[in-house]
Amino acid sequence: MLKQNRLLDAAYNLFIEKGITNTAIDEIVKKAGVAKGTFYLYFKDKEDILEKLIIRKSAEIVKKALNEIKDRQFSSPTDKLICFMEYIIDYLSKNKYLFRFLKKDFSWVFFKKITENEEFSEIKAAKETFLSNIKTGYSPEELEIVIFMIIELVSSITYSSIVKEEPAPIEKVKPLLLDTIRKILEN
Amino acid sequence: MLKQNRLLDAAYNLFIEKGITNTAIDEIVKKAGVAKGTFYLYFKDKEDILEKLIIRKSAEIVKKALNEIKDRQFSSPTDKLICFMEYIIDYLSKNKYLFRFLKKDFSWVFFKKITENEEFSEIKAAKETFLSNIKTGYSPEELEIVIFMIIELVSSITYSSIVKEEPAPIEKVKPLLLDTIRKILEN
Amino acid sequence: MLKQNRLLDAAYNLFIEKGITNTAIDEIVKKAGVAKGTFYLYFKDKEDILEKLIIRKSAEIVKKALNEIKDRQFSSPTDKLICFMEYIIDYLSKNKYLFRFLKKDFSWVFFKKITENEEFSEIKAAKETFLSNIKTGYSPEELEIVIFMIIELVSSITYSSIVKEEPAPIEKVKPLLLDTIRKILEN
Amino acid sequence: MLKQNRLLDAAYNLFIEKGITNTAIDEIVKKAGVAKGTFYLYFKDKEDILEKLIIRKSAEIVKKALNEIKDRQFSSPTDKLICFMEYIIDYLSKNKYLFRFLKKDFSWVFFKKITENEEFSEIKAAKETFLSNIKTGYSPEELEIVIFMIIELVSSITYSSIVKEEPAPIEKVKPLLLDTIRKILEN
DNA sequence: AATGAATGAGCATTCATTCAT
DNA sequence: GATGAATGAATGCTCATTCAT
Repeated sequence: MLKQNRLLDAAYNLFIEKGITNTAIDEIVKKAGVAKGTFYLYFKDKEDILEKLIIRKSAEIVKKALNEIKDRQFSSPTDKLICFMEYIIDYLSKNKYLFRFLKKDFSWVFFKKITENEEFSEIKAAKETFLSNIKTGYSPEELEIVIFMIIELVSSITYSSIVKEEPAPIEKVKPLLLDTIRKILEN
Repeated sequence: MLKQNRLLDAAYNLFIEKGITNTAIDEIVKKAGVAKGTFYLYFKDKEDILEKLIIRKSAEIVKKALNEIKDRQFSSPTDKLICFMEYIIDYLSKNKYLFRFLKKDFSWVFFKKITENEEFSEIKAAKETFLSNIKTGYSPEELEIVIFMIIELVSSITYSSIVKEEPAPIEKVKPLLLDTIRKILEN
Repeated sequence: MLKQNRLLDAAYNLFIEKGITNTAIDEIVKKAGVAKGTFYLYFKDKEDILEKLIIRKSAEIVKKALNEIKDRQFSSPTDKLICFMEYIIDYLSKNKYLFRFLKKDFSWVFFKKITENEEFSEIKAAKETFLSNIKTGYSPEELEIVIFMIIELVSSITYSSIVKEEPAPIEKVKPLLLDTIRKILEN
Repeated sequence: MLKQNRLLDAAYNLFIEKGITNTAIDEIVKKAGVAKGTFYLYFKDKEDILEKLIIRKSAEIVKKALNEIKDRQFSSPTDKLICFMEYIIDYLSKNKYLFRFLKKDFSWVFFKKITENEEFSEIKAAKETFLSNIKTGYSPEELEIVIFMIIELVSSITYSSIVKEEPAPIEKVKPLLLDTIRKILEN
């Protein structure tokens, strides 16, 4: 499984460096120092390694953010969620190339994949704790949708803000974004 | 320019039908009934025709939505914007394949491209009227960002809701989405 | 040698099912439930297992046909040969996929290989009894050639008749074929 | 269409020289002096060029044989057919490598393909003249089958005789073969 | 302006075979 | 005897792009 990891690392660096489409499997295996056949031993094709990489990297970020808020005290679950989101925004700001790679896929869809994956059960547990503690006017079903909306919003705005500097640099956008999250959750 | 339009139409139908990556320029020219060289007379490459197509289709939708709200009376600019957004959501719900093609690119980024393009000056004018009439607590600069956020939010949520049915079908998501827009703008 | 048999059976089923070229050794070992290296313990390559399989299956058919005519009385050795041939034609008609696999290789060439193989000495004996009993105008040397011609003719015609239905279905071809054999041998 | 012919010639020479499986399309285009894409402009794959080559070469031989017997007088249509067959046997004896390439496919199946192909209408006409002139005890339907049998027999026996020298060299086999044809046709 | 035959770099994918365990 | 991870040469095929007509 050492070789599989070498392949994942090599693919990640190349995807970041020169884009996914411009990276040939030939280059991945060369960089990983394994034979071409070995790639196909562990991955179906480029799509496959890409998805595994996205899940892995997304999970890494989420874990870091969870770790950050774990031992701190918050006056409300909303504050906790906002802090969690802020950590992720800051992290992605500092890792522009990682974010460019994750694109808007770092969103609920992958959050969902992560929480469905047994490998990342701790994230699932954290999510459920969040949902059960937050007190809003929303029904549980509505709350799921609202949380989805928040994650998509953060992911989407942060992406264009960081990667394309649209509509403004992230420093200008972040306060408005966090303020918007608060508005959505409170009352 | 007849041939250019034949190419755009052919490309659109093929992109919708079998995806962008799976459509070869060979097929586009065959469907358009023109020679291969003719393609390169009008477009730089596949990216180029794709962008022109996205701008064209996005503008079409925006024009329809503007037309819809033109002659109606609204109690507030916020209501007007929400009605405008609702029209777009409904239109995209009915044109799932068009939306799948536009992906999340039907967003501010392209809205911006449209407003910058002389060809679509009426859209630009409409946007400016909107911005100057809406009364919120935001500064003009902040308002631009907030409108950006709303468009990204609508575009992003509607996309996953319609195309992937995540987090729920569009009927369930729409009321919450419109409600969220109101929350963001009011107060 | 259990594993060798498991490999032969697996290969046979796959060859029948999806053709020889389309069957990878990978699939054979997977179906046989043995390791890849084990294949090379018993067979040189795909060609090798194929040849062994053809000899094995061809011999099986010949044995069955010999068994069929063993205890029956015939008015002449020609009648006996014709009955032998008819049994084989009927058997192959019922086992179209087997025949498609054996192709035209179920012919003298392999009949020869079988008779040369110590493992199948009873077939060799039967062949020699045939040759010494049949009374025709041919010299022994000519008779060998004529018998070769008959086997090739039967194998070749039956093949296209059963597998491709050319020039006609086997029911129409068979009487003419047996009649032709009689013509060749008599006088 | 010059390039298409260059490809056909190159493929033929390589197929003869080193076998079909051992010839890469890369080599064919290199030998033909055209680009790789050009191959796929004219042929679907290796199978496709192979089939076209077999039909072309088979037709060539048949045409030569027809030409040979065209202006000669024969005491009976049977003699004419035997002479026709003998010409083909002799031709293939002299062109062992061509025959190895055509394998047993130089048979009725391809004779049929040729006669169905508009390009080779003269061959079709010749075949029909043959069939209508020959007088045997067979019904027209039976005669078709019998002619098929003869062609398969000649093709099959000549192949192993020439290519594998089984059951004997062609000089020994030929008289018996022609004699057999006569037996089949005469009463 | 329009054509379409020709290009060939580029790439994914397969698979028989080996060998250390 | 048995294994199966690792190999990497071999190869088929695509497709955007050009350019002489």
